[in-house]
Amino acid sequence: MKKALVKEESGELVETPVMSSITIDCVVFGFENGSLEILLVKHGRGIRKGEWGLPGGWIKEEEGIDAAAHRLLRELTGLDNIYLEQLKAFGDPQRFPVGRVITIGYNALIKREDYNVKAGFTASEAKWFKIKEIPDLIYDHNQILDYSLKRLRRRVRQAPIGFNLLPEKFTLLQLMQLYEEILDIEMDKPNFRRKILRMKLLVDLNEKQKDVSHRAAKLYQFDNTIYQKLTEKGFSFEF
Amino acid sequence: MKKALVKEESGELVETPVMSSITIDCVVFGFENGSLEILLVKHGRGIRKGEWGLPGGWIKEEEGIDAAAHRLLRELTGLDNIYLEQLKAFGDPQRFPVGRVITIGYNALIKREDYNVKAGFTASEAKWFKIKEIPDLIYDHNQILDYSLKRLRRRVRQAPIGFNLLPEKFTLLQLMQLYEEILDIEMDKPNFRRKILRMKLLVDLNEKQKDVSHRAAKLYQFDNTIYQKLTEKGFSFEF
DNA sequence: CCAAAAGTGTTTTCTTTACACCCATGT
DNA sequence: ACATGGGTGTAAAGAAAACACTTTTGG
Repeated sequence: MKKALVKEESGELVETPVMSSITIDCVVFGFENGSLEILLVKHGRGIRKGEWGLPGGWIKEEEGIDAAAHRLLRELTGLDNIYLEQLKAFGDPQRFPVGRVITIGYNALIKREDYNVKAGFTASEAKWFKIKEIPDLIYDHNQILDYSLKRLRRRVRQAPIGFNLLPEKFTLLQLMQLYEEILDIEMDKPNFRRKILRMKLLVDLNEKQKDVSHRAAKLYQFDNTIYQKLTEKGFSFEF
Repeated sequence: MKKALVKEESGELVETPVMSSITIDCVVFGFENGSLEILLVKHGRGIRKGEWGLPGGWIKEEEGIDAAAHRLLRELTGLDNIYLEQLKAFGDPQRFPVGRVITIGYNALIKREDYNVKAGFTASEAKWFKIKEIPDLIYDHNQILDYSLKRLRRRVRQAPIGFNLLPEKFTLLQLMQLYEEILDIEMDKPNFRRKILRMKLLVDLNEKQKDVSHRAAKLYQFDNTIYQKLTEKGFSFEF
């Protein structure tokens, strides 16, 4: 049975039985200063030492795959309850040079503010890259990223998942700019407002921005229970 | 290294190196007499002998996963070039009672007429089940099927893939009934006509139905190259 | 007062939905 | 003639797109 070093809650590295020939790779998205970014890690070992790649790792023998992805992300970011979606399995026989390994891709959406608070203590070298400035990555990670981005662009239009990239409280303009950045399009502010408000998906917090050098905007919040109720009534989110 | 019996082109069973702990399971959809159906196989071995399950199998050591799915479906149906979409990996540690096995799910869409022509020679016991009359399946196959159906319903609205379930030449009513059956809704005939024709996705064959006891309908064909061209121009299929 | 973003109003166009109705063909 | 599905027309309601304009606030 294959074993690998797995980081425990305590931070210790422990030899643990893991599934052979299957790994997980995560595309971690963040949104800051109007830019969509992903989190890459510098590879510590092997021929491709020093090159950047997607964060990932092995699956423990008795662990579900979503659970494994959550664990790996906790190790990397210090965050729990990250929004995750499995992409699919990538299994080109040549994708990994050392042997046959299939990897399961995930999209993770996180709030940059949370990351900035929690992440200090990570030992591994990790860095955010703007989506338009991604370097050559190890193995097939550029392909996985391409697929991941396509999927994100599709998903963001058919389900209200973009909110996972924004602070808890946000303005309508922030939300619109998130859409503009992800979909790489320009939108009309008045029309966007009306469309999103018409859905009655957002909670008006009766609060306003502070410390902005222009008229302060109202703050809104996304409420998943409202979305669930609307969905039951036949509502379907569409952009 | 794990080995398993794999059926070769010749029909022979040969001991072949396969990936350990990873399998493939396929949800094969067909459409006949207005009903959406899936193809199940009777399990030949183990405690659950005699029960129905999704067709599937092992991945050869040097074989891509899409290629493995195609091979398994060729063995089962005699058909090449089946329309395939990977769903995702299913990896609950308890899903498979004998040991830890992750399975990769696929949706396959086939034309029943092709199957009926080619399939006679299969040894394994396979049977079509109406989507509303699916029995209890082995392992987590009911869960995989649930996911598969949800995905099919989503995909069929955002890409022109339904055609893979219809004969090469079809009438607009057949197409509409396919949508009605998959999405489990009722549609308005005149409006459906206009909507689909407006997309200019279908080739009018200038041919008519024969042997029908009512006014014969025009036959149409889906042309993927037309769809590609429209897509490049920014067209996006939506239902 | 100006810049910058917030927010409202309005008009035009395109889609969607609902439904009435005529057409062609085999029995 | 009538049943069955094929196919066209149209009017009302709703959504999307484009853009002009007013409001608030800090500097």
